[in-house]
Amino acid sequence: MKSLLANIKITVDEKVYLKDPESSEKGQQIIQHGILLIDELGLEAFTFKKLAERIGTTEATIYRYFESKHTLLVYLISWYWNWLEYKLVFATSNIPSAEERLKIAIHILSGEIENDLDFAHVDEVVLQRIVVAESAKAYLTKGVDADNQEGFFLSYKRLCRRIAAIIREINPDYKYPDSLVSTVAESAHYQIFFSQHLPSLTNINNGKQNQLEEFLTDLVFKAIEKQ
Amino acid sequence: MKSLLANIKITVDEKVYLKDPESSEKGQQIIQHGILLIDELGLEAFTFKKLAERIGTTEATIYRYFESKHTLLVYLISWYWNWLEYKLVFATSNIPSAEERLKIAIHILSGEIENDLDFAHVDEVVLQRIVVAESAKAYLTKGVDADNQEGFFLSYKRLCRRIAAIIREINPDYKYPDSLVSTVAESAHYQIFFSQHLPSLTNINNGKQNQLEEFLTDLVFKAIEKQ
DNA sequence: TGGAACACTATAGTATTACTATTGTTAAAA
DNA sequence: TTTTAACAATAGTAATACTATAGTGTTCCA
Repeated sequence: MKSLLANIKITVDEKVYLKDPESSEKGQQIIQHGILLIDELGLEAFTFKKLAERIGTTEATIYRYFESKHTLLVYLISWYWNWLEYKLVFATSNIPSAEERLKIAIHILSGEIENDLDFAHVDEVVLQRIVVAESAKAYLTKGVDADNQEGFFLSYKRLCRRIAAIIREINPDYKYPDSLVSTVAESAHYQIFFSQHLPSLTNINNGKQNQLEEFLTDLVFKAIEKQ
Repeated sequence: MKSLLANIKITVDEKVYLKDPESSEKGQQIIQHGILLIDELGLEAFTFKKLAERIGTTEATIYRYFESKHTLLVYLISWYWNWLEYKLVFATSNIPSAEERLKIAIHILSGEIENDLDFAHVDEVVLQRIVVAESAKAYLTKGVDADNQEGFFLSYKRLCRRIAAIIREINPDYKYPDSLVSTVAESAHYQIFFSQHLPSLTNINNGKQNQLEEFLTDLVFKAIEKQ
């Protein structure tokens, strides 16, 4: 995506961090190398200590930005969803056909992504790998309800609501628009994961995002078709 | 489900454990209370030490059955999938209509479950909660490929393959039977989870498994319908 | 009947993790 | 100029995920 707006910034809800990582260079390093290191090591083996070493600082500094590695994860995932929403709004503005807008939404959810030059310290391709492999862990915890009350999942919910609204526009009688959207969003992740690691669970070939898009588009449009 | 076969036993592949927990009372206690404790604490807070305390033994004993808490998780999930497969095979035998068999499969995946009296030390209702909340963590790790080579996910793959075969029977031209089945299986889990914790992401009401079944059945049959 | 073999208990120890706390330095804001 | 803030440096804690080893009691079978 070409740089469309020079001064746009993806923001994440205040509650997710202790100090805004966008507000300083150290903070931006935490985000940038946090993404790379989680991708390298996986969330389990990733620690603030290792991240601190890599960016030449100490754990204490990182803890002033994020309460825990869990909230760092939540931050990164929220950033990702906000970024997708920004791409969606941009790509669907001035498009009158709801069907067309839904197709674009599914295209974006299927995850064909180039690095976005607008956000220099975020490697979106790597971030997407993290979202695919780790995002479920952000909510599959005993703390979900508390986290949800804090608003940790608002970005995801907002994006889903927006896409569900398009479905309601196309067919107001379809009974499960929200379930369908969350199914597509999650399915996109693990179909990518399965294609890479457990290929017998999918018919999508590794790297062929267009097959995934076709599978999901077909699924959605058949589901919501008026009888 | 009434006890149909007195001596049936759900077995899990040897590679998953060091010593078969079915082979001794301690082993069965590990399974029984392992399930209850993971459900209570969540996988993150669950430790072998806590489990050992609860069943009046020590960590060392548990380590003789399972290499790590990760393999215990894999064991429990494999057991669950094997149990579902057993229920599926039973419920679909002698039913000639592939459509009917597929409906039964979706019903079973949707997770309406009563405790199965055949397996006394396993509380299937609680085990299902674990599968819903924790099963993704069994494969979303840096060790997936190694685990997969060890055969840790064979139970899941076998069940999916079996259901995909029914789809192929109904419509051999449908291009994504495996993806559709894994999507339905995974979707069933987090739609239940969302209905309990993030209800705005779903239209299924907490506890209403029949809505989930309707959503998934509708989705699948429309997807595979011949044009 | 004796003696391995085995299942389990008891205890100890290790490296690492996920933090918290404290003190000191530097550089910019009031 | 004083204050404040951001960060560095160091230390410390309770818990985790193991590993190791020695000892006890029961069973098997020669």
